[in-house]
Amino acid sequence: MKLSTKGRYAVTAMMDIALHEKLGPITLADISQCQGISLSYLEQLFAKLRKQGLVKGVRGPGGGYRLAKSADQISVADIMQSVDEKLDMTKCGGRGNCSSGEKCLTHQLWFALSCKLYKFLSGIKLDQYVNRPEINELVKKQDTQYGRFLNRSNAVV
Amino acid sequence: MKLSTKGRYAVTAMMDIALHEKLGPITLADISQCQGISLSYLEQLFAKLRKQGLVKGVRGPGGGYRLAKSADQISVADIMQSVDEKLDMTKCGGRGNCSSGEKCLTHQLWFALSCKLYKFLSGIKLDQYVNRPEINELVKKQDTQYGRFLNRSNAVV
DNA sequence: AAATTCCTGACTGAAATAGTCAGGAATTAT
DNA sequence: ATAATTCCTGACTATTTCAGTCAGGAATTT
Repeated sequence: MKLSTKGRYAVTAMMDIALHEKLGPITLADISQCQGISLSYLEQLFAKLRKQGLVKGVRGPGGGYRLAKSADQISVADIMQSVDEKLDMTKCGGRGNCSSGEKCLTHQLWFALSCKLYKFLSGIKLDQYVNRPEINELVKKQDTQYGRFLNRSNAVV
Repeated sequence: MKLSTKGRYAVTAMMDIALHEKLGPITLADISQCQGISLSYLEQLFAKLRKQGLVKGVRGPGGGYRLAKSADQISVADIMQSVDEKLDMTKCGGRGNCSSGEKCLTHQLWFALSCKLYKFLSGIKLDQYVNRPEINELVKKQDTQYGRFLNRSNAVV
């Protein structure tokens, strides 16, 4: 597998959107500032998320990104796979020809691990975090800290 | 986290040693040829495994590497951590200060995942594979294919 | 003494990660 | 209409990691 910061960035950004969805589209500039991720890098990641049908872009002032499906239908595994974090850890991609046509010594090990990981990550949907009180407190803090959504009718601050 | 081929190489090599331990020290040249890993790269990996006290090197003709502990005391997690595959996936290293002193939005997610992964990988010890019939068949095939251990008193072929 | 094997360190190429930059396209607000 | 905002695209750069190479030295056995 490849679990780098890339996948974490993507998941964090998606969670940020899910947590603010009721406020309308969220701009990448906003996420960039608030989560400390480079704007251009976010744009690259969101190009992939868009292609996978996880988000929809809305252009123009007041635009931004919103989820393309409801938050209970987007799993962490979906997000990570969209940005190229392959969850399969076997050398052969599950084909079982890793060592000159045969399964290699550790094939079963990685195969089992991949399955467990996938099961775990695909079981976690975005909506599981939206309504947790401790998460919401964190979000509020971040929002006020960065003066987020001040120009909106339903501003937080 | 970072689960690349590096960790897989290390685990595969260690498993190779564990499976042949009764034959005495196993040379890296042997593992290199049989598992298709560059010799020099193996030497780098084994330098780390040695430092972590997982293997012992034996110099001179007839030398090689052997396990420093018994196979039931070496877990896959031990091996992967030795070669720098950090299993912790949180941004902050578990400290909880990932987002300007606070836990970031996804802290709990990565923390939970890291725990699951660690639990899974540290539960798998090398000896679990030594006596599996399907593994032993594979090992035999590999050994004959590469003419391994032909010059030993207890040769396989 | 010679052969074998570990052991060390420095170096290199390729890929992935992360970020930068410049500019265009769609939309909204003035 | 014009300006502002935001997505969107592609090319480019820097850094790090992965993986491998190379050269040579140290310990041990034959």
